[in-house]
Amino acid sequence: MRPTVIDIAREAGVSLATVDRVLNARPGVREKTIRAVNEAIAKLGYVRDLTAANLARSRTYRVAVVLPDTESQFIQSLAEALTKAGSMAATSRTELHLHRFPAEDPHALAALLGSLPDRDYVGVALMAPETPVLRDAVRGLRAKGIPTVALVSDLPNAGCDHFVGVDNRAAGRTAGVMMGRFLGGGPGQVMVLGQSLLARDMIERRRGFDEVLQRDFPGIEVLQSLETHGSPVTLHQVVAEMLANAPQVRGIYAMGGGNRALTQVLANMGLSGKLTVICHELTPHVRAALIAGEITAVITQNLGHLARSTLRVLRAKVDRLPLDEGQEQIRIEIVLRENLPAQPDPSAQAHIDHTS
Amino acid sequence: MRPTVIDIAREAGVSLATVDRVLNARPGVREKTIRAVNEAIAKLGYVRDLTAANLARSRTYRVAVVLPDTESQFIQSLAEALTKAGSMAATSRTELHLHRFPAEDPHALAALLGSLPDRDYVGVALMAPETPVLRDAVRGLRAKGIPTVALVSDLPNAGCDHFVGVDNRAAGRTAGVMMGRFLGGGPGQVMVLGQSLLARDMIERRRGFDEVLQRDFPGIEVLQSLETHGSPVTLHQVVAEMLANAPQVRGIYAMGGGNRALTQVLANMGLSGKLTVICHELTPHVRAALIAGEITAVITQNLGHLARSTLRVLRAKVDRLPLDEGQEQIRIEIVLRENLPAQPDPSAQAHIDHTS
DNA sequence: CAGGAAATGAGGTACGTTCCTCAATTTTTG
DNA sequence: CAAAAATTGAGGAACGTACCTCATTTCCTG
Repeated sequence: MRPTVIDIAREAGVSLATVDRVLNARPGVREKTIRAVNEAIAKLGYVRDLTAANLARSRTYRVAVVLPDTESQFIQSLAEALTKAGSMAATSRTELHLHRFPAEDPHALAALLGSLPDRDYVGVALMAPETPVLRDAVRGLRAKGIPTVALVSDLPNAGCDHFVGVDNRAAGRTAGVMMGRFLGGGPGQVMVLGQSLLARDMIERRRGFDEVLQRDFPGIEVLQSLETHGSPVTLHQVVAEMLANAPQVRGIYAMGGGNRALTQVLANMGLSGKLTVICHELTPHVRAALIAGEITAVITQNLGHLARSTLRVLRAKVDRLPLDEGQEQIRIEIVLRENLPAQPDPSAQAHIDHTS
Repeated sequence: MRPTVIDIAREAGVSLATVDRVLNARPGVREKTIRAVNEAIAKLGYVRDLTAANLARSRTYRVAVVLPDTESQFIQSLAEALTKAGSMAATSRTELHLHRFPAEDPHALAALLGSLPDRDYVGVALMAPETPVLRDAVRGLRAKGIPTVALVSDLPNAGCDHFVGVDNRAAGRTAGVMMGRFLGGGPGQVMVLGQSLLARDMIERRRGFDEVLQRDFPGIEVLQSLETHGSPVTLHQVVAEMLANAPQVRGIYAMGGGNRALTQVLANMGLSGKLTVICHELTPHVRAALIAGEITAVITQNLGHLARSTLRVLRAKVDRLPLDEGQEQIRIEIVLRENLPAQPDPSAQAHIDHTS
């Protein structure tokens, strides 16, 4: 049996009320007494039963997740993963609310963030490009004691409590080795595509990618990045043009977005499956393209894990508990057709048995 | 506010006691009343507060994990991951106890399993090769209402409640594509090494590996598997011999175990980093070898995740709750130096000795 | 329709906390 | 040293559930 507050009170020679005062940092206890109680806690190895505590408090972890209103498949998959994690977490007194902001409007975002404290949120997760206004807004949240974590895209200078996501430079390096090795070290050229929404992430990926290819695969020439600005039309144009002019292209690295348009151009040009195509994020379309052999490899992060980690981290921060770093580390996953995780059947109804 | 039993009682027009009888499947309630209560539950969307229920029951999930007493780094890492997961789960009323059995003695294993019900375990996780005695023992556990899950190595005919681990055939296929692509499709020969402890897993991996190479990489010749019987000496011998006789060998697929001995032979022969070496399981030694460039790629499963999943699944089975399939799916991870996850726990770093 | 059985209700205690009030004690201060 | 202030104790209600007992009501059976 784990020790309870009663055991501590007895061990420390104080009353239950005093133990409670110490445990919950309530005022009006002498230094000496506090020490005595803490010693008893240490000696007995007491750990507060969080579930009982939360029951007594009738606490709920009301968490806001703030995403850009971009319509990309990635954002949509992410939103779905979060919603699902939120509903599963309802049993652990967690409430997740999704908020969207206009992607190009940092001030609207700041206003949204500013309004959150008044809505009783106890934690905020945020995916957004870093701007000065945003930094201030995050500082504001944290000043009010609301833990704030960056999601997917890091905010290194905003002073967040945590970053839930991957190191994009390492992700780029990973794409780099995969490309280099899959091309047998060369010779050949590689096209790099990217849009600019989350600019810093793209830059990081590109840096990692180049780093590895330059160092380890000198036989491969990496062409200049092509900006697609999220437009399928632009993508069609630039890719078709470049492929026509550079017959040496053996690989394409799609750093972010536009995967649907890309597979389509390739299909149009009769190149499906003939090039080594590496992209990011295992969206439904990418999954299908991987199975069809139109995409060779995907560098991705597990969105379900990402979503659950977000909630766990925020709860831990709210409770000022330490994280399990190993568990919260988001991995850079390499997915080929052969290790593609089975799509868990969405029609599998969660039958909940009340009768046990 | 989530509805409580009180709300259900009111809605169904019955007393609290009756609601309780229905919820906990106690006898002495008319069919009609049961239906009324269940309708109220459905209507209000009631979900029992498991934390409050467990508090009231003072339930603890007492779980036994049964592993072979093999001294391999993999088993040891697994045991550590489980122990850690167990201690972290103490806050969720979960107690994990590790039991080892003599690897070659199925009867000792069966005896051990037979003794578990009397020790108040509510769930069992088991890693063992499948034998008829084992199947009976598992049936015995399940007949006593103790959920039993297979760990790492599946027991397809034992009727377990769940399998926590990866599809080894798919893992072999993954190793296969990686090897095939990394060798640029050939020409060349590939050596395959394996010991036989968990024979079926090795066979599955080998099948998957061959499948892919035969189908997609006809230019690569896969040599016959070399059995090392877990002996470093044997491994040294056979590998040295084969490498001497087959100068075309460009890749080595180590299906399981002996990674330490392997990297050492390669170092002795001056071949470190010159071959494409793919192995399984990211043990401390493999991690170091990956960083040093002695191993090219690792096909692995996240042991921390595996351990946590085991506990979650067993708890869910005990409570007859549905699983979150997506969360419990163990992924086949491909790890290169570039996407190697940072070692989060420095105190868990094992001493790596190349000279032994 | 009486008698017995079955079903239901009423109410309590417990789980390990939080949070509150009020009284009793100790310490500090003027 | 007395009064004021600070500290500590004692106790209770609540959170949502489980599980128990005993009384009451309803149902079935002969």
